[in-house]
This record gives sequence, structure tokens and C-alpha cells, in this order.
Amino acid sequence: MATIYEVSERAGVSLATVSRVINKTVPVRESTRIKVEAAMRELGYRPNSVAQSLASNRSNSIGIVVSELGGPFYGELLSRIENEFRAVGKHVIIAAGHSNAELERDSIEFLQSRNCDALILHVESVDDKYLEDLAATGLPFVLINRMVPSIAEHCITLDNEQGGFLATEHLLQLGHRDIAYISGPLWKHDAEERYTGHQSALASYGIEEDKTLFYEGDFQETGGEQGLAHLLAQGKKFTALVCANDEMAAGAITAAHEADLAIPEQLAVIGFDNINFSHYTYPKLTTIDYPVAEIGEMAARWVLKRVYQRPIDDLEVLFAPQLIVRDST
Amino acid sequence: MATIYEVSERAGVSLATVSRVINKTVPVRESTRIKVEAAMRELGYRPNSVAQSLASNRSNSIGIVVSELGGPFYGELLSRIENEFRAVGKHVIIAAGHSNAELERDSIEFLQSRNCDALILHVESVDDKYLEDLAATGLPFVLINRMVPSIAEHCITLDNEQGGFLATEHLLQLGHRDIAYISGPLWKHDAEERYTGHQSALASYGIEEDKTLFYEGDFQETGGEQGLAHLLAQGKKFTALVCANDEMAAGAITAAHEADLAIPEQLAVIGFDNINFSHYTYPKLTTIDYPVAEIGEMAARWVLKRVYQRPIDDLEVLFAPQLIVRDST
DNA sequence: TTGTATGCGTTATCAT
DNA sequence: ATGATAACGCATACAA
Repeated sequence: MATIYEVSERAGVSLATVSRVINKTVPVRESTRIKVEAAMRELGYRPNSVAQSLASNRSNSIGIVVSELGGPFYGELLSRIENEFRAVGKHVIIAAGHSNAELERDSIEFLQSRNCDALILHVESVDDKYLEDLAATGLPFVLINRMVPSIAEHCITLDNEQGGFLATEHLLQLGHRDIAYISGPLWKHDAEERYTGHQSALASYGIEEDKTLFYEGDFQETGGEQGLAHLLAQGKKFTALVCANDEMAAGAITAAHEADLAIPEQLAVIGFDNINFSHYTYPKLTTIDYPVAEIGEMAARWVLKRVYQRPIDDLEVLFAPQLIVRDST
Repeated sequence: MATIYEVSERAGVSLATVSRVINKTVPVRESTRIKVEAAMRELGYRPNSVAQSLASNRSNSIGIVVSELGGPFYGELLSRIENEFRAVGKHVIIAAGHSNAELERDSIEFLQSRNCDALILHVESVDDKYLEDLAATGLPFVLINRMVPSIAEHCITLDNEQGGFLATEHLLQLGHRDIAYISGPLWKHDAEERYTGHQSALASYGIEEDKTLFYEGDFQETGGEQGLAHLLAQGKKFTALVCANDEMAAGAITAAHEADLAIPEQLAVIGFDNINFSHYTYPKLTTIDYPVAEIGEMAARWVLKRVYQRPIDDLEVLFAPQLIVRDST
């Protein structure tokens, strides 16, 4: 690879001048700029962004940490964020945290050591303290789907509790009174908040929660299957089921089919997230919309505004979930 | 962030020695190593990987280009690759190509300029010449899902033609003779190969292809819906439908439901890829398995072997598709 | 407007 | 086994 030095030689100018035409930081005489550009083209010169980054302490790249690279939810999120940045010539570096505190820290530190200008984090396992300390280092970052009050200005969240409320309220309005619940892992903030929403919806209808109709799943499809199987095996009656995300709902629907339960006639099912494939199910899944796209965009805009000084005014930080009624309830 | 220099000061050794305990490149006396490690811990030192990369011309990171970050297919692929590398302390940098030649080149060049040790490419738009030139630069890279004969040693592929053959053959064996086909964009290699497989299956049964039963879709769900709608609108009879991927198949199933066509009784539908959510459909989708996980792992192992000199012997390069029979045929 | 010189945080090649 | 010191490719303050 040609270096800036070779370009300067070929163009007959100094290395600094080449740097100037690359970065357009100060005016360069038209004629010399043309010479330099020609030299760059002839040598097929590409700036070495590692060296740029080291010298300028800027990398034009944004680090992202998500739990998993796979899965419909994160894919959509990543896709949106990448789109926003690509449009302005920034690049994203993506790492996975695997819902594991150590790996999450690892990924964050890697991205830091890569000189990322900012981080967008969807982390579940590191504790609040760690994030507070991270904020104290001065590294700009956005926290998605998690509210840490002491660093609220870093947080972009969905009102998960409200979402949980909406889901159960919907079933209550349809007349259901015996409502089972398959939760995500309760150590995850969003899982807990959604469950809280469920409980307050029940309470608002004066219904006492039957703890035997609760199952703690894993946010995965198989968790939904096992959950419904478990609930059915208990022999308790329930006419509706809330699942804390769509993937578990899909699993539950499979289990319901296997148990010859008609949906929604014998069992109404509602999910959460409104992932891309939630309408693949039969019947099509009623769910709570998680505006991933908007949240991804907003996170990107946060960075553009705070880190790259782009003129952006409206920065929403709390998003509202929305009920999507389809055929499963 | 603390630098290696500050560590050396605190430990009372030279900067070079610190570098040695970090990289374990040459023996260091036990006692000094302990001092250095203590200093690193006390200062919370983390190597600046940008500087490491510049100095060593090695980055311990692997660049990946895929068409889209979203979507079940790529998510799974990325996830597998990341897993393989994480296990050995390497990191991945991911960029999207968006099925656009310019963006694909852009992404590749960005990754090159980030000093990636190797690239894993799933690119569809850049031409063979570009890839040949890239190979000529000496940059190690693996090409996934695309065979460029002149650089065959870089390619890991699925036999798409064979897959297309299997899909149609399956329908033929079930007695279908009037088989419609919804293809991917034919400029994409895999779409074309799958279609070729379809044609040769027909030929092997002595059936002449009816071009009016062909629709060129976009590999997206909506393309499948529109495709089936278009095919039905023609008024021609067909009892089975091959879709070149699962997402279009899901769309077609939706369209079939809307047209009150019973699946598989009135219309058998088969997809391709066996994406995670292909069994969400009702009825569950029969499809051709694309071994993404294995291919991702193999790509990672290719890199580990050729770039990082890990002792790995079995390197498969041509994978076989497999028929997965479910309920839609 | 352009050139010179220094530093960014490491690795690696010499010595010692 | 350890210490100087020169790269690595570029940005940038300072001079000219």
C-alpha cells in the first residue's frame, strides 16, 4: 500500500500538504491539489485509517455492543444504526456481549482500544457501577434499552413496563381473567419491567396474580415451548397467555398446536417486540411493538449530535410501546 | 488511558520490557514480570490496539462484509463467525455491502485500511475481476457463497444448483408436474444457480419449462407475495411452487392464505435456506437446508489456518444442501 | 499557501 | 534478560 509519503514525493510537495488535501482542513492551492489528487489516483493511495486514528485520536468509527449478532431483534437494530452512519461516512465496529458480564466488558474494552469515537451499548450483564465509571472516563456512549438514573443522559429506552401493561390490559379487555405469563430471565431489566407491567395491569382490574401461572423462560423459542408445556401440565385453567417476547410466543404457539389448543379460541397468545417474523406464525401474532428502528436511529443521531457536532435538535429518549392486534388474541 | 510508558515507569523497567510481558515474545525474569503485571493492574492499563496494529502491522481482527446486517441468514452467519474468533481472542469488524458494488468496495477498503488480518466476504455485486485483483494484493480473504474459479482456493460455497435441483425434484417425486418458480434477482449468482437446478430437475423428468410460471422476485417476503399474486392472476394452473428462499416462501404462503388456497393440498410450497424462522409458517415450511453455521465456522477456520497458522487440517470448501421435509409439500 | 518537525502508543531491531 | 531507539503512517503546531 502506498503511503502519504510516496504520494507527496510523486506530487512534488510535502507530506503535510497531502494530508491537507485529504482532510480539507486548510485551503490548498487549486493547482497543487490537482497534482496531489493525480498522484493519489496513480498510486491507488488509500489512507491508512489505523495511522490516522493513532495520530488524530479520532477513528470515524463507532463501536456497538449487542448481546447477540443473530436474532431478528439485534439484526434490525444493527442494520438501522449502520445505515445512519454509512450515510455520513462513518463506520461501525460490532461486538457481541453474549449476555455475559465478562464478555460485555471485554467487548467494550476492545472497542475502546480501537479508538472508537463513541459506543452504542445494548448490554445486560455489566452492573450500573461499571457504566457509571465508563461515563466518568469521558468516553461518549449511548445505552439502549436500559435506564441507569445516574447517567440518564446516556440512555435511550422503551417503556417496557408500559408495554407489559398494554399486553395484559389487552387480554383483560377481551374478557380474559385467567392469564398465564411466560417471562424472560428476571435478572434482565427489561424482562423484569415487562413483568411488572403485567402485574399492575392485573392489579388495575382488581385481579390477584396466580403465581402458579407464571413461568420464567429464557427469551428463546424453546423457552416458550417448555413454558406452555409446563403451565399446561399443572392442570390449572387459563384462557390467555402473555409471553415476554415474540420468540417465546412462537414457541408457545407451537406447543399449543401440539396440545390441540385452538388459538385464539381456547388460548389467546400475545407476544412482545414485534420482530420481523412475528406475522409468520399461525395465527398471526398479536404483540407489542418495540420500535427498534426508531431507537437505532435515535442512538445514531445522539452520537452524531454529541460527538460529531451535527445540528440535530430532536433527541427522543423514551419511546412508547404500541399494541399491534393481529389474530392470536 | 495509561500508556505502556507509564507502566514501565511505575514498574521501574524499560518500555520494551513491558511490551515483552504483554506479548510473551521472549522470556522475562519472573520477578520483573510480576512487577510489571502489578503496575499494569494498578494503572488499569489496556494496550492501545490501534498503536499495536500500526507498529506490528497486525490487528488481530478479521473484517467481514455481508449484504445486510439484518435478516435471519446473515445474523446466523455473523454470529457463528464471531463465536469462532472470540474463542481465540480475535475480534471481528463487520461492514455491510448492501448488494451494491460501490458500497461493497467501500466496505472492503475500509476493512483493509483498518489493517484487518483477513477478510471474510459475502459480496454479490463486485465483479470477479475485482476479487482477483484483491487476491493479487496478497490480502488473505475467504469468499463465501460464490465461486470464482481463478481464485478457487479462496472460495467456500454451497452447491446452490444442486439445492435447486433437490427442491424441484422433491415436488416432482410427489407427483407435481405444473410447478411455478419464484426466483431471486437473477444477477445474483446464487439465484441463478438455484434456478438452473430447478430447470435441470424439470429436464430430468422430461418436462418442458413453462416460462409463464416463472417470476423474478427480490429474495424478500413482499417479493414472494407479489410473485404468487402475479402467477395466480395469470390464470394458469399449477399445483406447486418453488421459492428461491424462505422469506419469499413465507410471503407466498401469506398470499396463498389470502387466496384461500390450502397448503399443501391445493398448492405445495417449498423454500430454500432453512432460516431460523422457516418453521414459524403455517404449515411449517419444507425447504432446502443451507448450512450457514458450518459455512461460517469453516470460513473462520480457513482464516485461523492460513493466517494465524493454527493446526487445522480438514477444510471443506463445497457444502451440500439438504432437503428438509415439513408440512408445506 | 506550504514545509518542517514532533508526537501518537506500540513493536521490533539493535545493543548491552 | 533488559534497555535504547528506530520505525509504523499519519495529523498538526509552528515556521516560513
